[in-house]
Amino acid sequence: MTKPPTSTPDAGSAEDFLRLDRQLCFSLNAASRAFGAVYRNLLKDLGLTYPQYLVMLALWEHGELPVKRLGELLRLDSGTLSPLLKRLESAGLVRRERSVHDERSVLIGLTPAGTELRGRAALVPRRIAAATGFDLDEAARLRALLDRLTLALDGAALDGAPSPCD
Amino acid sequence: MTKPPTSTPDAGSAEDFLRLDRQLCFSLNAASRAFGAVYRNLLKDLGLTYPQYLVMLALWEHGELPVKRLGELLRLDSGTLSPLLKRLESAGLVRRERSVHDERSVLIGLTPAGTELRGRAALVPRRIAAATGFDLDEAARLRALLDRLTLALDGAALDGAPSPCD
DNA sequence: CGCAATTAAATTGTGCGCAATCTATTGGGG
DNA sequence: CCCCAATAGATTGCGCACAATTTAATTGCG
Repeated sequence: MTKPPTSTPDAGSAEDFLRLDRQLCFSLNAASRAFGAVYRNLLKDLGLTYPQYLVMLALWEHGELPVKRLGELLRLDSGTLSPLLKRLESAGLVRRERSVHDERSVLIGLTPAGTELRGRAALVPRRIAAATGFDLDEAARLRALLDRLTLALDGAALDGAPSPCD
Repeated sequence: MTKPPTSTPDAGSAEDFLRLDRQLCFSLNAASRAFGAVYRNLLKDLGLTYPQYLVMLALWEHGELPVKRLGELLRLDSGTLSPLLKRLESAGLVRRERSVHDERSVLIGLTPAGTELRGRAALVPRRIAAATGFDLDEAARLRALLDRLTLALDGAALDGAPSPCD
């Protein structure tokens, strides 16, 4: 009744696909936000948000990094990073200085307080792992699926409209 | 070599866990945002954002709904829904009216334009499915994993700090 | 060298997500 | 009947994500 029968043979389950509980992206978003809530709880003692925590992770792992590289690692652009880094700077955790070799580039480094914070953050991953209820294997498999999905979606996002098959 | 087997039972892979590329949440966020980009492309013709599209899906499926119920279906609170619905209203897609039986409640209904939009949205799920590169089985399995994860995380979010095992 | 194209960040504007607060209606108990 | 707790939405404030624009430094090409 609500579905005028399109003649295309594979159009059958349009109704089905439109159902919220059938949609991958919805489950993905829900999981992402549930994760956010758990991280928010764990990170509020450190005074960090989750994206800020990611920046700190990158700096703890790699040391001083230009904003550009940080953006590549975290998939974030300057529109997101600039104000975020400014907040981390005014929290006393990072230092921002123009690169000597390329004055366009801004290098982000850790302050002593930022370096020290690593110790207090050491417990976070374990608690997160516990909260997921997944063992390492399951988590790895899920990550692999998600990374494959991201790759496919990134590829699909490049072509705006061109769908030769329609 | 990145993971020396330390003898302490819980200190072992702290380094490992802190690595960005080991973190489930990071992959999850990346996938979620990659999805967002694809939806943005597909939905811009309809003049919808992804959350707005979710609201429309819910309305197409269930008809008129109170804001409260909409929030339960989409896991969104009034702080998010109120302005979003106002934008949908000013776009002429939904109607907002106080419930007769309970004047606290606001019922969201479709306008003719909102109802009509369903036809133009019918192609979206199929294109999304194509963009993921997943077949129905894989997508269902991934959804199941994600839903289980969300459930576990929701449970963990309830207890703020109490971790008796640490 | 000098000037155009490129690149790195920052800025602006919009919308989502969430916490905290506020307002108005409802319903229950003294 | 009146007051108070509970409930539904709306509002405010902050931070993130992203598009589009701007500024400044660098590179490259004639």
